[in-house]
Amino acid sequence: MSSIRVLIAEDQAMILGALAALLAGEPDLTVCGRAANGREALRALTAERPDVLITDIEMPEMTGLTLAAETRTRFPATQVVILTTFARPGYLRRALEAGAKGYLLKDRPAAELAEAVRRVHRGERVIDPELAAEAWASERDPLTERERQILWRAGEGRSSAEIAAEVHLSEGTVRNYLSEAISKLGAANRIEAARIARQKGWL
Amino acid sequence: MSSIRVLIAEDQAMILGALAALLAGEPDLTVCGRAANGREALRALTAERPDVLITDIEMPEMTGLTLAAETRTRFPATQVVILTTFARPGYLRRALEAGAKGYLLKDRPAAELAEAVRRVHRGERVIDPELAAEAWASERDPLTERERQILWRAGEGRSSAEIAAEVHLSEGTVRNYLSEAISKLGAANRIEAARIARQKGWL
DNA sequence: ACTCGCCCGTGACACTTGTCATGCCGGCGC
DNA sequence: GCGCCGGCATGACAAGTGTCACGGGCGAGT
Repeated sequence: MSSIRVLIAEDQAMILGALAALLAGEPDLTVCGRAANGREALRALTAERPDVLITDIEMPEMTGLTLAAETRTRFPATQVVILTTFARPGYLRRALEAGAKGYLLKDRPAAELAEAVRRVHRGERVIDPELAAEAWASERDPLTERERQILWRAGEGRSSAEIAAEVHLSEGTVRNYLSEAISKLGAANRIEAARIARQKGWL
Repeated sequence: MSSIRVLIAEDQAMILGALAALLAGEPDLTVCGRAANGREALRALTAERPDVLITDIEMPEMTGLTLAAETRTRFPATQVVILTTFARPGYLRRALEAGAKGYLLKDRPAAELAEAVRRVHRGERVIDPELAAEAWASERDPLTERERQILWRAGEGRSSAEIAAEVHLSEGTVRNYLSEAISKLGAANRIEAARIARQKGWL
């Protein structure tokens, strides 16, 4: 009986090593590669053709979400498990749309990781239970592309005038979009709006 | 020859388990306890009296920095290593003031963790080299306690009037403090000021 | 005793921000 | 073709924000 071959992508080297050590303790799993970002992961996928890819979301070079989408089209035999800190419905939705089969939070017990790998390898889906419930109850991203673009800049501390110059719009229009975003999100001002959008994974 | 006894405090269960697995691979180290927050860590310290405590900074109940300070006074035989994501000079400074002997970033290679544990156990100091250099060049926290308190709330999206009510000050005074903080940090507005302060580890 | 720093407050002013009404254009569905 | 929606824009007003000048009190250090 051959073991399940796993590739891990995670930008924090120490966590990457620790996760590898964790899975090394499982007799039916083999860590066949490690990657520090999305680009490295693609190279390793080509070379190793692993059964399962475990990836973080927020990484430099290429996020785990785009990596998941790439993997589905170019390496359909490899199942993807997202492993992240963020319990954001927006992230979960995007992960599933990108073809990920698993979505696991870093605050779950360590034993669940190996179990999740086995289950997606058997063709099952593994979604963090709490998050799954919340995602169903939670509304989807109400922001337009423009609103997102402008709200993001506002969240960085830029003024309406600065944003207007950056995106080639009039200052009044920028304030319009912000006003729209604020009311859609039920916030009191641009700061709170940015905070809410970030927290839901819409920014 | 007896092995070094290590206690790990980290709020993300999976990372906690993975770090334990990582250190379990070292023959001269023994993981004698695990804690999901500062309070649990104190209980484990009392029960186990480990040689070395590895702790994250941002944890619920009690941060790693206050945990480090408590450890120095109540369990002086235990050396503390801070293990965190954040390369913030302010955090490093506070960690050293709290008596920590090591400050390691989660993006260092996994092998450095065990090595750091051995070195602090021998009485050496272990500071992330890049961060040490940066910390020396970087100025220290210019904010007063009041300014920090108010700037933090402003960063959450609260208005001056709301903050005034929360901290029992007049609205004008709140705007005064914010104005002070903004100018100290060289920011253009409260949002940017909060961002800068957060990034430097002053909030 | 005196100064200095932090704390607390006021009032006034200029500027930024949030809202609303209103309008124009282009694409999409029916 | 018509309505609707998203994007783009303007002007005007109210509310919120940032700055400045000024005042008072308290505790620590010289």
